Amino acid sequence: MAKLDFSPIADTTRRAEIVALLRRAILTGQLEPGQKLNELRISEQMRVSRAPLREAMRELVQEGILTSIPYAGTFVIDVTAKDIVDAYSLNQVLDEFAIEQTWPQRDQRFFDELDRRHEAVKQATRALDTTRQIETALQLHGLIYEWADNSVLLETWQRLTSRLQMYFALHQRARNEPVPAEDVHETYVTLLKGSDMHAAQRHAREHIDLDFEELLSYARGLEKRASKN
Amino acid sequence: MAKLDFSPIADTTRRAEIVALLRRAILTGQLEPGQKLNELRISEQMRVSRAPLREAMRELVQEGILTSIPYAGTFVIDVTAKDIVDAYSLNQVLDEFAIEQTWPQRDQRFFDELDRRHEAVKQATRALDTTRQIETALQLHGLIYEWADNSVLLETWQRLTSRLQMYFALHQRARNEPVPAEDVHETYVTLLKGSDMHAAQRHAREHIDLDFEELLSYARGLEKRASKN
DNA sequence: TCTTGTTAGATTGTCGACAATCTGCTTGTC
DNA sequence: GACAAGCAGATTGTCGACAATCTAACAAGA
Repeated sequence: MAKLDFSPIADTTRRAEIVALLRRAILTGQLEPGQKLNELRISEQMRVSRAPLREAMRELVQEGILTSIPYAGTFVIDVTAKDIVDAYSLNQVLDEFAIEQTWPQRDQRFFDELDRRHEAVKQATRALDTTRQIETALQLHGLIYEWADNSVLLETWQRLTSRLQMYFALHQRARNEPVPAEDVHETYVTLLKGSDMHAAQRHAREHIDLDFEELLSYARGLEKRASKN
Repeated sequence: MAKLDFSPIADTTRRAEIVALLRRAILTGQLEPGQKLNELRISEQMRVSRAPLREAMRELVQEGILTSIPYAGTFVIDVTAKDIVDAYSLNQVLDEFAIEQTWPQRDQRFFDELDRRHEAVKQATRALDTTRQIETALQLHGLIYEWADNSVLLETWQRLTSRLQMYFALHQRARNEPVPAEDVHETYVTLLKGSDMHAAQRHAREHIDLDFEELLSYARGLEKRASKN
């Protein structure tokens, strides 16, 4: 009998689809930080009753990208400069750990997948698709977490990713500039294929810092604007 | 005008109360790993409709202590030896980071709170209240996370804590022995008050390892039993 | 005997309506 | 004009009922 691995079939609940829709809207910045989500309006737009919508929102609240105040409403989280600093400093620590855990497990499949994701980033960059560029870059970065073989670490990373993607999307949207054409991930990929783990860890830390500076200045701008209101 | 800090009033939605009830039941081991949560039965017992119950369950799924399969049901997560290893290794990394972040912020209020929580552990130990002992020990441990002033880190810790508390409760329940009478946290507290940060970090790592060994052997036992079925 | 189709029961997913709560406006009083 | 009380509209929280799906038992056929 031929050995064939079937992947689990897709979740076909409205709830799951709503979660995906809402998450996408938030992470791409279509729903802005602080914005209130009106249950009736959204449920009518999606042609869905409020029950699955509310359950979906509850999930996203736990995921950390929505926040809920009883009898007042559910809102997209606000983004402060401190949030970004917090997320990034934690990300640095987790990166180091993930690389350490992944290091001895690297094999050909890992390298292939690394190249594949790297290629996806380059393609999105060439296509000037900023949203997809952010998405693919985070997926490239997430490989070390998937390979670390630590479910709790992976969950943590995925939660963090949501925020990071949201921050980057906001930033991109705000400055509205063409994306950088040069490939900033080349060194990262090369180091992950190499034999010097500490160098890879060091680079992860520094590389992150790079985009981080820009993000931060954007966030500080946000706060200045907010304080004027 | 006298300066007075009012704490936010309690959430008075059924959903929030259900979350608290269910979480407690799971973390104390009253609901066993793998057990299915029948919505109708629970909603009748709680005298609540299924809507808020389901929303509560969705939250706990995202919190990582329940798992849900569409049209099949929602279950308490299974605990494997690997889960425990994963949680602990991540905990070690986070501990180091939390101590580092907290270190420069330590002040008298920190030391007072540290003593207060330490005292709570000792009291629970004297009272032979194992559940409360686990709870207070984790709260003592969590102080460095609250003081680190990093909201994402704190969230991550709280998610991790849920699992740790569950693991410990299961362990305690299984061996059903009297709790250790001697005070294992004395050194930890002393080091956190001292001036050698690296010593504190080192101890956190080693101290965790201690209880860890016992937990692990328990988990391995669990898996042997499971594989026989 | 093994496989496949059918069916009944139980359980989860979804819906529309009602209750509780909040917000902003209006009104009345000083 | 300032302020408090109260009302109306909108929105969230909760409920009970129905629809969709799964499970397990049973029957029919190879």
